[in-house]
Amino acid sequence: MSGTKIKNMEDFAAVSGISRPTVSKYFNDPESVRKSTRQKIEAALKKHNYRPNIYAVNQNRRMTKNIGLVVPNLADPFFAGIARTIEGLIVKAGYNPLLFSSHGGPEQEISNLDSLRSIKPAAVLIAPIGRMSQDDKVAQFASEVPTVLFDANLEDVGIAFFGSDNDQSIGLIVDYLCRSGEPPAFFEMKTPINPNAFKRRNAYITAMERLGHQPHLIQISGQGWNFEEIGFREGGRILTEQRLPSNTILCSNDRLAIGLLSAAFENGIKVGRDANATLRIAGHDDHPFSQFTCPSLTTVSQDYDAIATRSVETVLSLIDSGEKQPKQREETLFEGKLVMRGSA
Amino acid sequence: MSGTKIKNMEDFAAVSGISRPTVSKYFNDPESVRKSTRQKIEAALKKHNYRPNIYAVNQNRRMTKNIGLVVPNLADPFFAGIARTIEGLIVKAGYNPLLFSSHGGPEQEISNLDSLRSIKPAAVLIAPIGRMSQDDKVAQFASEVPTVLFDANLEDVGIAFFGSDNDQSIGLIVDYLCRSGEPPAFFEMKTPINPNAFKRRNAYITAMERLGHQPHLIQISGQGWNFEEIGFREGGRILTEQRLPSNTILCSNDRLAIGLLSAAFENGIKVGRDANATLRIAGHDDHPFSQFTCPSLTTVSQDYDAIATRSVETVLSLIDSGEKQPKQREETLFEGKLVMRGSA
DNA sequence: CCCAATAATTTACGCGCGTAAATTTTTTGA
DNA sequence: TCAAAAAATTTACGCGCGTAAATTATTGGG
Repeated sequence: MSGTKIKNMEDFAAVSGISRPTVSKYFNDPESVRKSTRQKIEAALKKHNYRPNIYAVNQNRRMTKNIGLVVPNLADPFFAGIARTIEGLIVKAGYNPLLFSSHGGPEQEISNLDSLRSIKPAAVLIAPIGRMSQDDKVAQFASEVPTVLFDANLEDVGIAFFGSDNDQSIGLIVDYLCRSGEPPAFFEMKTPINPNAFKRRNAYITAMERLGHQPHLIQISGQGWNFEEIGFREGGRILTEQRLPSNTILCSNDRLAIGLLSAAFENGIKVGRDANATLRIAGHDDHPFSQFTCPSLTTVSQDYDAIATRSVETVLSLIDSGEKQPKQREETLFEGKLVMRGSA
Repeated sequence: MSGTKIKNMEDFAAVSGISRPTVSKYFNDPESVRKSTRQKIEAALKKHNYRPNIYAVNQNRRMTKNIGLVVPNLADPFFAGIARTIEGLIVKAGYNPLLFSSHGGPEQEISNLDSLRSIKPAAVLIAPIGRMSQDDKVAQFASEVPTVLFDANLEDVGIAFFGSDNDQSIGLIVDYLCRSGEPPAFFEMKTPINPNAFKRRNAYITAMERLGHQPHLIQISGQGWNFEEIGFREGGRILTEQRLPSNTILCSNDRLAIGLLSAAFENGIKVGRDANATLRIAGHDDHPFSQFTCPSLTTVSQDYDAIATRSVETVLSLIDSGEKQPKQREETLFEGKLVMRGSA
């Protein structure tokens, strides 16, 4: 910080002894100017710590360096985790991530898209809320801004979708559960928010039939995103009613399983795979807290590193290509891995 | 969407039959124009869905409508929750919240402040990371931009601090635990990240001495933000070593308690307050997951609604006042409430 | 050493809007 | 009805930067 105040690029160009257009070029890409020029600018940068006004920059650039990221609910550690991974990848690529959470509400999701629109991002990554989502508005948005979907798919929306292969992952854990004990019943919400829930339900039925077992759906009521609460409340009910079709329960996701485990504990039901346990519970997702439940939760992990990486790569390559839409929409599902713990 | 394309405010003013400066005035404050004018503009707005370019707006306004929000770690549902509450309040006040997570890293925290600087926010709310924080840089930032601290205090930094009264809340639960059973030992990390941890340690010692009991600190090693993991690993160790100074353990925070509960379960130790239990465990914070642990966790809730509300109010009133600094720095601590559950 | 290639400079315009001053129109109240 | 107050309009400038075209300076290779 020297004496003279640097108010804008003009001033900064003056003190660095370089013309303003060249300085502008430098900030767009430091490698695009001659080494001696770069050094002069960087020397001045150390003395005056000037930074271009991002509002002026973004107003004039053909395209901003912003990439939007919308997740259904940041209060869910699963999405918090994947958001963090994606943010890191975006930063590493020299872009500026803008994070939005829809807090479980479709209105908020649309409102987030409106915010994003006004930010004029180079691209957007969205994990749509799902069933409640106003799909047409999301589709409309995706037709205006290069958009990649992840976690939950909307047919033909966006330039690509990356998610988990529910058929494979559910098949995996159904196989395991059948192999190691009674075939599981499927514990899920009657009217799930997330479209993956429907896929998992069907995957469960298919897997059971493939193995020659009768599928049993335990469909509980409940609204909103408090899955643990719902799993606890409704789980407690079905456990005390004593009419379980099986001593093994596969939950549609880990958060329901966490609630159910808690309900089992409250009711004095021993869960696990050892001899004195009377119930086995398994989940799906490998939620960050699943390893600390009592007992720890057997589940299937989603490859969200792959989902994050491929989503960002896809978006970046599209930006680089300069095109608005790729030749073809890509849809890639990643496989889950069995995570064997104490509960089943 | 009529035929003519609206590219800017000029175009929009034309189709709405109002002059551009008046339209500009409308967008700054719809109430500041005559009713008939407002109706004309809003009619045009419905047909053409124009929105001012935020980059141009922010470049020209004396002050942006942005309010920054920096939390230590969004992967922690506690911070995710308070962030959501604060975001809501900011939106309701007509400002635009920008959310940043430091992901537990002080470098990221500083980098977030740099991002915020370039966004030129009207004000910023920060929950500093704490011990590892580069306090001088945070202080420097707070001297440039109106800043309110919450959750963790840094002496004399920012215009105000809102947090929890650890003396009161720890006193509350120590009282309860002593009243209902053996006086607790205090389970904490040897080198905590969060400054609140130090306050809670001291509050514990004070409370124990006040009641005429000998304080016992169980200080475990471990780095980073995986508190559950650390609590589980180190908790397992102390539980198997069988040298607990008390059958009651008060944890510095719920996340450690969740790990410890899990370790107790793994080791077949019954936790709770009923006759056949051999260990009592309590936490602090009322973490979203604490009601689903086995048994559910007795803890102290922080009044984070109050923290969020007062933080935002303070920031808004400073903005309205037009001043950069208030007469005096405010420091308000809110009381916690005992949340009695199964574990103690 | 000179010429071609490369890079920097000069000059100029435009982005979309906030905002101020002077002027004209509309509203208000007695 | 009429003057004063309030609101809208016209005109004009500036914000800080990207970017393009024409020009000048620098570099590197033979």
